Amino acid sequence: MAKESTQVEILDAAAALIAERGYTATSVDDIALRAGVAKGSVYYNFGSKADILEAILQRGVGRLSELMSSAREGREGLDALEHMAAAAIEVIRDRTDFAKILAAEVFRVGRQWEESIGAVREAAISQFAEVIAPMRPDLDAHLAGGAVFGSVLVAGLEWMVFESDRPFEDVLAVVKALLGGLVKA
Amino acid sequence: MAKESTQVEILDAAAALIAERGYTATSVDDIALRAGVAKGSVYYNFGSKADILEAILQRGVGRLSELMSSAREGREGLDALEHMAAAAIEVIRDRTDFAKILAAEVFRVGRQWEESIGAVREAAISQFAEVIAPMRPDLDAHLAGGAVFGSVLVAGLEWMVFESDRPFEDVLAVVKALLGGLVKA
DNA sequence: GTCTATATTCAGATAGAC
DNA sequence: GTCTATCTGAATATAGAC
Repeated sequence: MAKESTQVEILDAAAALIAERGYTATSVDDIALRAGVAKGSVYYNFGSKADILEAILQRGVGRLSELMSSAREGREGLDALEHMAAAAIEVIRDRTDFAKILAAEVFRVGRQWEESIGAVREAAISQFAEVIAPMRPDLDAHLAGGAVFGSVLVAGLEWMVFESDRPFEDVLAVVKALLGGLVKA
Repeated sequence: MAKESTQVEILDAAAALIAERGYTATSVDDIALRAGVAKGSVYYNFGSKADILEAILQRGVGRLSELMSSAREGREGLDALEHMAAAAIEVIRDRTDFAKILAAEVFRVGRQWEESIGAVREAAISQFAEVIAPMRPDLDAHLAGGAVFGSVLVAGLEWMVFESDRPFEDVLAVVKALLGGLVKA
């Protein structure tokens, strides 16, 4: 019940198209065409178009959680934040389609895949918030986590979409500069 | 050739729906229903559904440019950045629908309204970049502008969508803390 | 300037051959 | 497990009465 390579083919094609045009504007016909399979095969492997997006989201959140967690391990304060940010930027670089979909969907509520999107938010923002909380008890940790995640996400996508010739280090330097502002004077 | 109140009605309804569901998932029937007019009236006032989105974008960019420019006027360095960020957060608060649409569309290329979206990017990121450039010649100004804009946008939307009970000052405090990182040690 | 009714295209999903 | 063919509902846009 499922050939893995076909599923990956479909997932990659769908991620690319949804990132570019959005979920509703992407048809299952388009996905099948790009994946090089027939529409029937798409529905053999996934129950519905929404299921495909859920799978894309879950694949992405797995990778993001994994890399951010291990970047954080054994560190705290600014050092932890810098390594977590670097890990997040790597995910944006390697899974740009996922990052674009995330940016497009995080602030929409009431959609079918709200839970999956919430899991990504949780994986990213909350992890930042947990590190920031003891550093800056004067700030709302969730808002601060959101601001940090936002700077990473937008800088990372700005880089990949409009300035991809710049090196990774340039993006990291920018984010590190902002993170430095969280260290108490 | 056009009754202004009807146009505003349609624009507001469309902005709310597109912010929540996305452009393609929002039908002209939905827009007409929410605006309290018939579909024919929508097409009398706007040439197409895409034209409606363009109008929403242009209304938003006008407001954003205006407030950010006047916030910047006569200031420079950190002081300018803080006032510009505050102005941007105000726009996100007062035009949350517009901000959500912006977040969803900025990193998509090749769509019909790419130009209008580009204008918003320009209005926000470039203005930040111009102030940052002389402060931090060691950083890529555009990436830094993007990171600052991203932190403002995501923190602002995080606030409006998930923590709207917090006061404006809490969001501003978070952004100001990050901006402080741009001041050379 | 606003309405109802309709033409036409296209989407998601299923059935069943191979 | 993958294909083609097809059902069915819905979407954009237009025509034309009021």
